[in-house]
Amino acid sequence: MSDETTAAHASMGVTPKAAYHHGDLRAQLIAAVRDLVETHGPDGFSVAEAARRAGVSSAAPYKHFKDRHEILRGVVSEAMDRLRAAMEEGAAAHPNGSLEAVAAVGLAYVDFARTEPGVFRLVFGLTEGHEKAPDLLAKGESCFGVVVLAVAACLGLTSGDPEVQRRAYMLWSFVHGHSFLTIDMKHKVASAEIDDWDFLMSVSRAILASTREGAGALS
Amino acid sequence: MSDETTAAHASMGVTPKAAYHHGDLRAQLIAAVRDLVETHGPDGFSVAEAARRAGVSSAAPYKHFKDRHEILRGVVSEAMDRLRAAMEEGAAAHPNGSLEAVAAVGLAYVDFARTEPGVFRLVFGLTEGHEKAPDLLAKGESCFGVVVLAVAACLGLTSGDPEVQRRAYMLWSFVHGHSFLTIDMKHKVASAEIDDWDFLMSVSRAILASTREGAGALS
DNA sequence: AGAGGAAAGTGAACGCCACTCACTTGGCTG
DNA sequence: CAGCCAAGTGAGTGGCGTTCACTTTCCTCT
Repeated sequence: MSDETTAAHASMGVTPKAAYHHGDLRAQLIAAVRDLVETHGPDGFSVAEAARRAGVSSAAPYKHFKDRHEILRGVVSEAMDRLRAAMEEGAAAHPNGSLEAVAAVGLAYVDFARTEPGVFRLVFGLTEGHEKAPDLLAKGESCFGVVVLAVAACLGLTSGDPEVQRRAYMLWSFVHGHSFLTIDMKHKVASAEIDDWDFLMSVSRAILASTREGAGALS
Repeated sequence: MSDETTAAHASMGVTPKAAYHHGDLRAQLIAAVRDLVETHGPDGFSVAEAARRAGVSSAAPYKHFKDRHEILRGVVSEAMDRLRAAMEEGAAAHPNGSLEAVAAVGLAYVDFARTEPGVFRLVFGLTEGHEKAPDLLAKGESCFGVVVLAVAACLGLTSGDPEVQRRAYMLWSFVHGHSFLTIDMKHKVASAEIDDWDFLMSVSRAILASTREGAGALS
């Protein structure tokens, strides 16, 4: 059952052991919680149930996490790693600087939301402990960085260019909103008829094509 | 049906004895829950606390609502009414068919998210009882209808035109995503420097201007 | 190698909460 | 006025989050 890398205790670089006592409970708990969140929704999760699934007592999780929010943050952290990897993979599948690369980053985002709606909602619905989690903030910016990189390449500008930041944020807003709307009402609305790829390509074109021609710069 | 949101008689110091028995507990509970959701986040709400604030026993709410999800649905329903009203008000403040009217609808949306982030998150994060709430679905489409109307007027087409639906959905995705991103990380990112109005105008222009020459109609 | 110590896990306990049930209360109608 | 029924009560049940005192297991130090 080899699964999650136990690179948990990264800081202070001591005791990089995998299984101290019994199996590495931390990773198992995160996996259990991810599953629970996915099947029963972000609310339908309980520390007790997660512990039960991992085969330990209901007090055991507190040896690895301060409280339930920290467990959720663990799930979110792991999910964001996967999300960023998927986005980078999407970009890499197309010529650098192409519109397709930009759209592919967005598609990876939407696909993630579609396949793991519960976790996706969790990632962006987290409100508790936001202040105590600079790593999540960093990972979020890292994800945004993938978009920025693709946009910069497409526009032929540097990543730091404010125009790049602006366009990237626009695109991110689109993709983010589309993802949420998609998983919220999966059964109806025009989004059902929409092909993601066409949609993303259209939007990317609309946003990235109107460069310089005064569409975005002046009022 | 029954939609008596009896919001009246709530001015002076509440006086628990005044509305002891036959007060409009339902509306008071919804107000209390809205407040709790706003201050303590969507999770930090409890039926018991809401009942406490309304000055009734913890069992009283169950005379008006089946379970806690139904209370939340009540809050959401009320919030969606206000959201739609704000959107319509925004559109009405500008010439019909103007780009400004479209942007104003979006601005109302973003403003709502900014002023009531907790409730906003609740509205679009609701997963339980989705099947048992056709009225919420209807209200959601009603909100979307406001966008469609403004877009149709701007493009000079009918509301039923698929191109209108498509553009409206694009705009909605953007506004929705921007709203979420705004309230999620209020302290950092480029969004902080962004003026909502300029941003919305830019996007509306980018989306509604590219009508000609197959930018979006290539499907 | 064996003592010490800390990490990892246990079970019981506390308080809060969602929800139910048998019951009172009080305004309304026939 | 009888009585009915909506509206509210209080106690009770079961679950959950969290803590605490404890045991067990394994690593390290001399």
